[in-house]
Amino acid sequence: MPKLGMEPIRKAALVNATIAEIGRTGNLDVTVSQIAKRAGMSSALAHHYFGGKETMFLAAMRHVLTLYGAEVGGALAMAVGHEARLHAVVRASFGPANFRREVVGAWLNFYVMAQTMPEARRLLGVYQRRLRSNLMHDLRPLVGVRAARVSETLAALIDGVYLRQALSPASPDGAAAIALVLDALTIELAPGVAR
Amino acid sequence: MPKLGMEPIRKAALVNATIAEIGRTGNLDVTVSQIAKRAGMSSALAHHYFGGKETMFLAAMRHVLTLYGAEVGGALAMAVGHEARLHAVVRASFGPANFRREVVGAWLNFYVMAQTMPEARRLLGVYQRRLRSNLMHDLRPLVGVRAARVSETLAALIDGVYLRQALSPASPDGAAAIALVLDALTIELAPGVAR
DNA sequence: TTTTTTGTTGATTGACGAGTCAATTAACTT
DNA sequence: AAGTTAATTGACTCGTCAATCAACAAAAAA
Repeated sequence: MPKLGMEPIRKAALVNATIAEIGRTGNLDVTVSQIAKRAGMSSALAHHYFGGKETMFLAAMRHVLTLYGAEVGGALAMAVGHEARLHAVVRASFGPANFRREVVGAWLNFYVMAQTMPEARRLLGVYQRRLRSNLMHDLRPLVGVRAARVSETLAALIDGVYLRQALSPASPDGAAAIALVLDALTIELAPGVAR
Repeated sequence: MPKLGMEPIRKAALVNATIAEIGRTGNLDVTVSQIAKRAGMSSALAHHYFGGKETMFLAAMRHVLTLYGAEVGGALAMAVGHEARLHAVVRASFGPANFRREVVGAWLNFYVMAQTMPEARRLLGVYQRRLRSNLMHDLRPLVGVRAARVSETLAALIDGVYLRQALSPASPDGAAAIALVLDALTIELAPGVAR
């Protein structure tokens, strides 16, 4: 039965199963057996490949963060102009790949992980700094010194929309989220506001 | 030894200990024994008074929500004028009573609880509706039809600032948070923006 | 062919934690 | 004084789960 070169396949399956299970239960009380079962293998094999539960959680987190980064990067690559690039970041943040029930649920729990696991905190820190950097880069030419303030506001707004989605019984509505955030952005960019 | 009328005292002590322990560990992996120990009693007594761990969590949540509601209510009572009332809500949200490390940590975990426990979801729903109602009441006279959109934005912004605080290693800076949100509010209220 | 490496799992271990219970102490009542 | 009720806990049960292990299967290497 043993086919060779299973490792990457099994690891990927486990990572996906981890995200799915966290999203399904909504918390971190997910057993290795549940994850392994969903990934179609025994719990012992999960331990064999990842060494422990914590490592699995971190791998899942890294995966979500990577997907998010790729989505943003792709959108940025074909956006021209500062405002268009800002829109691209927002749209990628609520794109169908990221703004899904299970991913939103997982994201919420990443924040909980970060309270305890230094590596999780580090990963979220990287995400936050990159988001801030992306926003600042295109805000500075548009609003000057207000860039820092505005990017902080936008980042909090994006996180807040995610958080509220985690509580909502309705399935994520990316379009509405994008409209909300872009609206706020537009107002921040309105000419009279430069102060 | 048994003094009479202990029940309310012990319950209050347990509620505070629950919040403190959740805030300390940053997650819900808190044992009844830990809570009971911090509250200065045996775990059996905690079970005696609350019946179970879940009930204790819900009581802690209700307490935090009640404190928050009282803070907002008090601030609203002595604010005159629509804009002043909006400011009052924001200031109360980040007042020193609510915007504390342990409370922020607890708050984050209430969102996690809401994923699983219907009563927790209900409680958070009440909080969200009351906040929305408070904001709408004073936004409508100021921005008309945009009130719904603006109140949704403000609510998400407030929640987002809380969420980001949970990750920050620095201790909560209420003044900075208030400044950020009030700034966003001011811009939303700026005359030219009515559209 | 034999050996080694990789994949795989059922069974087991060891720890921990929620909830229960029986028993004890002290205060109130009559 | 006797009886009832509230407060309190140590010890115990029962379940769960992460992690480990021993053993087996198949492919690759020698």
